[in-house]
Amino acid sequence: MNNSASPRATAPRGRIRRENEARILEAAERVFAETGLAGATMAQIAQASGLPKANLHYYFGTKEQLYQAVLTAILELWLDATDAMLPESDPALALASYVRAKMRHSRTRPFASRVFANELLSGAPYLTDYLEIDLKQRVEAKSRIIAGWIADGRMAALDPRHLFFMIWAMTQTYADFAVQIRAVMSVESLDDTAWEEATDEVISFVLRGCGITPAASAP
Amino acid sequence: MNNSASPRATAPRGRIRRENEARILEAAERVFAETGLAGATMAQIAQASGLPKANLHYYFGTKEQLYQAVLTAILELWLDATDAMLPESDPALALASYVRAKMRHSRTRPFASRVFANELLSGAPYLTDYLEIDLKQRVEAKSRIIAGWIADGRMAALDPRHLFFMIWAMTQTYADFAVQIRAVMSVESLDDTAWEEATDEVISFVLRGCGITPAASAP
DNA sequence: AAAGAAATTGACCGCTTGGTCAACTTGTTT
DNA sequence: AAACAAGTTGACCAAGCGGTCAATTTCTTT
Repeated sequence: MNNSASPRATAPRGRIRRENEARILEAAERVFAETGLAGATMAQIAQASGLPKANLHYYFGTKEQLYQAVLTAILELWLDATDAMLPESDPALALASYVRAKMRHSRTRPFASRVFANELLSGAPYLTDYLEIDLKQRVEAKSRIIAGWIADGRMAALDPRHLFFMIWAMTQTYADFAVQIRAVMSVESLDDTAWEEATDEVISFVLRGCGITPAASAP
Repeated sequence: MNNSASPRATAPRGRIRRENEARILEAAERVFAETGLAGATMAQIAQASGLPKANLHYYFGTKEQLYQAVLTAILELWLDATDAMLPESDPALALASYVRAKMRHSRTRPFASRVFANELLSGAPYLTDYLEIDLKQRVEAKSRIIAGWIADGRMAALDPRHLFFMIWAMTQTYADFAVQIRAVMSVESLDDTAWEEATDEVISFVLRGCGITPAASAP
C-alpha cells in the first residue's frame, strides 16, 4: 500500500515510450546517415532497431516525421556546444578548444554528422530555418568577436565566415568521409592515437592558418 | 556522289548515341548529386534529361550501370587534374595552384563533387578500388614530395596526408555544402567576386597553415 | 529506293515501398 | 481483479519502383 513511497515500484508513466523512441531514433540516425531521407527505407530502420515496422509508425507516424525528429535531436546537439569564444578569450585557446570539440563530435557522433551532411547535399529542405536564422546569427555573433581579435592584432586578417566554413569542413571530413581517410591511411578504423594525431594536426594547422603561434602551454 | 569527300555530309556513326549518352550522364549526375544512388529514381533522371525512361535503359542497362558510368566519368575528371607538385616546385606556388584548381573544380562541377560526397557518405561501395589503390598511391607520392619540402625547411612540419584531407575538405565544402554557405552569407548564389574571395581566403589560410609566408609575387 | 541497323517509346510486369488496421497482449490504475 | 490505456504485430493495400518488350520510326548504308 505504501508504493507511493517507492515511485519506481512498477514503472514511471511513459517509460516504454521513451525507451522505444530512443531506440528507434538511434537506429534511424544510423540508417539515414548512410543514404539520406530518400534512400533510407522504413524496413531498414525497423531491422536496425530490432522492432517491427508497424511499431515505428506507431511512435513516429510517417518517415518524414521520424526524419524530422532525428534532425531536431541533431540540431539540439549542435547548438548545445557551448564554446567559450568570448572577446576576452585567448584566440589560441578558444580556437583550439573549438576545433577540439568539433573533432570530438566527429568521433563520438559520426552518424549525426553524416545525416546533416546528407541533408545539406540534398539542398537542406528541412533545414532552411535553422541555416538562415539560428546558424547565421551565431556565425555573425562569433564573427564579430573574431573581427575584434583581428582588429587588436591578435591574429591574421581573414574573413571569419570563411574561417568557420573551413573549420567545419576540416573537422567534419573525419566523420563524413571516414572511408576515404581509412583507405588512404590503410587502417580498419582510427584508434585513440590516430584521433589524437588528427586533432593535433587540425589544431596546429588552424592556429597557424590564423597567424597564431601555438600558445606556449595549455594545462 | 562526291559525299565521300565530305565525310560530315550526313552524320558520323554513333553520333546520336554519343549525344544521348552525354545528355543522360549529365542529367544523372545532377540527380545522383542530390540524393545518391539509393535515393535517385530512373523516372527523375528521365525527366531531367528530357528522354523517356525506356531510353535510359536502352543506353545504360540498369540504374547501377548508369551510376557507375557517372562515377567513372567523375574519377577521370578527378585524376586528370595534372597538378605541378614536383620536388623542385616552390611550395607556395604549388600549393596555391593546387587549391585554386580544387576551388575551380568545386565551382564548375559541383554536381560531380556531390555525387562523390554521397558515395563516400554511404561507405563508398563502388569506390573501394579507387580509394585503396589509385588515391592512396597518389597521396603517398605527393606526400613524399611534401615531406621533402619539410625536410628542406621550406614549410612547417605536418603530416602530408592530413594536409590533403584538410585541403579536400575545405575546397569541396564550397560545392557540397553550398546551401549552408549561401544561407550564412545571405546570397542567392556566389558570384565571380565571391568565388575569388573564397579562393583567396582558402589559399592564404592553407599557406599560413603550412607555415609559408605567401610568395611575394606570382605572375 | 531498298534493306538492314539503330533508336524511340507506350504499355506493361513483378516487386518493393510507405503506410494502415484490427486483433491481440501487456502495463497501469483503481 | 476488474477495467481501461498503452503497446505490439502480422497481414494487407495502393502507389511507385526498376526493368522489359514489341511495335514503330528514324537513320545509315548500298
